[in-house]
Amino acid sequence: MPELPEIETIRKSLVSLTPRHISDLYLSRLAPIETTTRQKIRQALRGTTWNSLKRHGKYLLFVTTKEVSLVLHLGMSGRLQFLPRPTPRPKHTHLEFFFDDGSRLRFTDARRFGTLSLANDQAASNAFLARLGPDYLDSTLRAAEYIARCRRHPRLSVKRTLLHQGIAAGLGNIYACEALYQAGIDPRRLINDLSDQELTGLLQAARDCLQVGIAQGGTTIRDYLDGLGHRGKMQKFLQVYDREGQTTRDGRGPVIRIVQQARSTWFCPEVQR
DNA sequence: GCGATCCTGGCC
DNA sequence: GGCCAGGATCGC
Repeated sequence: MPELPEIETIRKSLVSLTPRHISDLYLSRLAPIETTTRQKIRQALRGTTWNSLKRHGKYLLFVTTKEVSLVLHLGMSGRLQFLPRPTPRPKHTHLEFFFDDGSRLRFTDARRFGTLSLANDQAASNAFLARLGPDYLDSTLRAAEYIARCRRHPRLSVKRTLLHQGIAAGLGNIYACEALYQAGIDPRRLINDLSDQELTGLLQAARDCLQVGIAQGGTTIRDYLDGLGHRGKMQKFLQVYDREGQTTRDGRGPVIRIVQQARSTWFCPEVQR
């Protein structure tokens, strides 16, 4: 469920809790561990100090006193919650850090689309991170490079391009729809058919949408909460997402829903060409 | 490059 | 009961 603004909001809500010593941890049998073992994750984390929290695209990196970091992806239904005091462990809890002072950090994920993995200092050491393109909010990503990365996939629809984390990382369904609306681009068009100017505008629109999303603390439509349990407010500002049969929020035209790659795309044909 | 698929839960 | 969900991968 969470996209870059939600992950960044979670990161910000939790990073001020560091450093914290992880005296022990709980790892469920069904924890979505990929490319490593439960044993190695346990080994990497138990008895270390959690020093900081970083983000790349939709991935969170728990940096500890050891060389290895925990790399967490929340998938569709993942949630990370800080608990000042222990509470009964809900269904679908996959990971819990037990801190010295009795507080805990809990990762739950009903659908198990999330992943837990490990990385050392070189991002290339982690298969997930190695596949990612530059983060959409990385200021060193210039329009020319973004355009070049997009143009490696000339026959891909622009919607799918935005969701392709290997081209650039962080956009999901909500912010992809919103960026296309803001850029005035029909989601069905192919990269081949877009001008450099349109791609530059699209990058700018995507960045704008993501920044507003962060400023609003993310989008809470169903169940997203930050690390301290706060809801986001971005749902009040979405122009097209989940508005089938209504007008855009700014009233410029009707919103329709189509299906691309088995996922909904909402857009306004009067604004998006 | 497209569509199916992993999984659970909530809503109609 | 069927459909849908803030994601990403893996066959064809």
